[in-house]
Amino acid sequence: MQAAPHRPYHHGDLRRAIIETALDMLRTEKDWQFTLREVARRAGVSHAAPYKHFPDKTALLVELAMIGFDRLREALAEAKPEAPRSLLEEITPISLAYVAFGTDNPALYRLMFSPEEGRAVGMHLDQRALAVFDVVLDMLGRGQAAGTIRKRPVRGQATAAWALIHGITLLAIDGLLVPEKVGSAPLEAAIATLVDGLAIPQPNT
Amino acid sequence: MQAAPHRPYHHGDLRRAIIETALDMLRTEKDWQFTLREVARRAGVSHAAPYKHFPDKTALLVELAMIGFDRLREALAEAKPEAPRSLLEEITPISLAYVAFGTDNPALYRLMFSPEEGRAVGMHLDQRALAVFDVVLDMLGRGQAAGTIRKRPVRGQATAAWALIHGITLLAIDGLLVPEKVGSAPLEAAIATLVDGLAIPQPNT
DNA sequence: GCGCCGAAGTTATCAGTGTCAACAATGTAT
DNA sequence: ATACATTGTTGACACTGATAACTTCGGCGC
Repeated sequence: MQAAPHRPYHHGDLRRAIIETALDMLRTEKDWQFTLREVARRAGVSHAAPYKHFPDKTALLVELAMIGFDRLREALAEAKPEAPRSLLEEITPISLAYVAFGTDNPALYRLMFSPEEGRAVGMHLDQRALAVFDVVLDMLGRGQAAGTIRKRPVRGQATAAWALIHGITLLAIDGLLVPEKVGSAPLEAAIATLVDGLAIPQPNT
Repeated sequence: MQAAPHRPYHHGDLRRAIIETALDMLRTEKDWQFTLREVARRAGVSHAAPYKHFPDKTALLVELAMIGFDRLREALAEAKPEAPRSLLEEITPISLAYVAFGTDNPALYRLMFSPEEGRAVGMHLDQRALAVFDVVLDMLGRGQAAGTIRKRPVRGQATAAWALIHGITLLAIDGLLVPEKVGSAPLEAAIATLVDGLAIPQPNT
């Protein structure tokens, strides 16, 4: 039996292969404790090879988190309705897309908000991370201009929206939204409460 | 120079000493990656001693998380105003106490919501963890009875409150509430939006 | 008071990790 | 063809979680 085909000594695009392998493992290996050596093994190289492309493990984690922000922003852009007739019709698909992204990619989502060293390099002030927040900011700004949203500092309103959606995403990822505790449709209930808090109240509603 | 006084071979209360040492390190060592060996060293015993009191590292982490829930519930009970005149007056001190607990104990707070193996033993359905959620549930239930809160499924409303406060606590812990992004008083703004979403709207407010 | 057994300590070992140094195999530029 | 840089490799180190075997008592029964 012939030996398996072997990759030449120089991989050619190992940096991208490491990143893609890591993303794949984050998505598919449930409850995996991320290790650089395991990623290197899965990519078919030695344990020290990644150190030629990333200064250390944290640098790779930060890069993965950035890609997560990019993908989340794309998911939100795709979910945005074209002609919503109300704030509820506009915010609901975006919120559901956000939570779906988190629950479809729990390890990546946690990573986006947890690498401690990432804060040292100001990761969350990076444009790619801010872009997600800007989707919410833009929507609420336009709502205020249209007179459908309460006249309040829009950044405060965007923070409320972000905190609630971020919070419920994490609760969902952690399996905490059990029905005997939160009822049968916690996500919809939370979004409805958010919208009630943001929108100018209508009579008899 | 005399040798330092040495602890007798049998510690006498090592389980409690391990727990207290771990809690102390979680609070004081910024960005420390929790290790059982380091806790044992700090407690003055060998690296294998904790295994006589905890089956494994996760069991200790779960115990620490439970204590965190106990302390959070006590902090919320202490913050509860005695005669609030509005929902805002009632929910604000409790919310601020919740966020203060999280930002004063960031590593412990993260632990309370992240030990993956803890989910396997149903940690979050434990009475001690549920008690925190019950504080919110009870307050909203009484608000509905008093006619100050919108008539909605109360568990959904409690979930919205919990998600928002949990979310903003984590954003604060992670240092994401930077003013150029969220404005100058994001916490107050988020609580105000939450209250607007929960309370029955008053005319001309 | 003594002996025995179990609890709770210890030391040593194993398999894994992140990271670094030294070396090896090319790829590229001249 | 040669030299140098890039990008691989192997090996080592210090650390981790966990286990096994051994040691030191504490408690209990007689």
